[in-house]
Amino acid sequence: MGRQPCCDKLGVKKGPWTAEEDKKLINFILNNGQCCWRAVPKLAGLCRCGKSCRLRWTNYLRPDLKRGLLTEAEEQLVIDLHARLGNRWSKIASRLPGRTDNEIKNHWNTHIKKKLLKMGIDPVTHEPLNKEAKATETTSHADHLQLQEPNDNNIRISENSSSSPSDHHNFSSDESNFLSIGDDPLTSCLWGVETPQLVDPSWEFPGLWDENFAGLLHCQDFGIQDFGIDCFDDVEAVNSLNTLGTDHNL
DNA sequence: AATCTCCCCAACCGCCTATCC
DNA sequence: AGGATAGGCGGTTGGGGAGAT
Repeated sequence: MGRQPCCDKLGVKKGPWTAEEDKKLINFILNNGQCCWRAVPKLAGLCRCGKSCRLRWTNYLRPDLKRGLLTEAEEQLVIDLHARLGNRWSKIASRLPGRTDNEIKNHWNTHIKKKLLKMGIDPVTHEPLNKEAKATETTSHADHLQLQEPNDNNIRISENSSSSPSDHHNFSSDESNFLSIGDDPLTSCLWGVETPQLVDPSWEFPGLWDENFAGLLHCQDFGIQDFGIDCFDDVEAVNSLNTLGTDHNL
């Protein structure tokens, strides 16, 4: 049988999005909100797969996105979170307002990995490279981690945790348990003692969307007039924005 | 100026999970 | 309970730009 493809492969456009397509997608979501991505292309008049629309929206068009390179503080937070969560980019991204998992993943692979290697730190285990080499002679990294006392200030690893720190699928879903700074030697080194407050309070919804939508118009390569909609003074449009905003406020 | 190489990042692919019926 | 479907996630790729030769 096999699974039905997420979209009709015939006639589905791939590759970079054009400004025109962006316009259509933004226009549609502003008017209808995010629902049923599978139906979005048809309803929005796009020859795209629903998945592609979702990705384009979440990774590029969302008005609450920050643009540009990660700041030093954001980068260090990513390193810390990666040490605790592994390659769970979406979880990491959820801790960095305005950043997407894709963006963080890309930044990790292109910048942070190299940076850590340069510092002599294994980007996978977050252990010093020479120490890591020694450690593999005697015991696995998992064993090493499991030797740590379960402590409320430490990362929580279950007894049957997987062998790689990048594969910590046994974390409690309650992530409030893991985010603590200072006990991990690497992050202590990177962060110092204090944990910077990165979460911009202004990012909190609601009310954010309408403010940031103006930002979208500046950030993107097109202006409000390009959307062909003058809905931003429109009460209904503002309501739709707020609806969207609450969708993001998980 | 032309060509080559490397790097970055947007986008795709395939798998997994959640939800619905 | 289990199959079908949609959404979400992480790994990977390829086009394009920047810098080197």
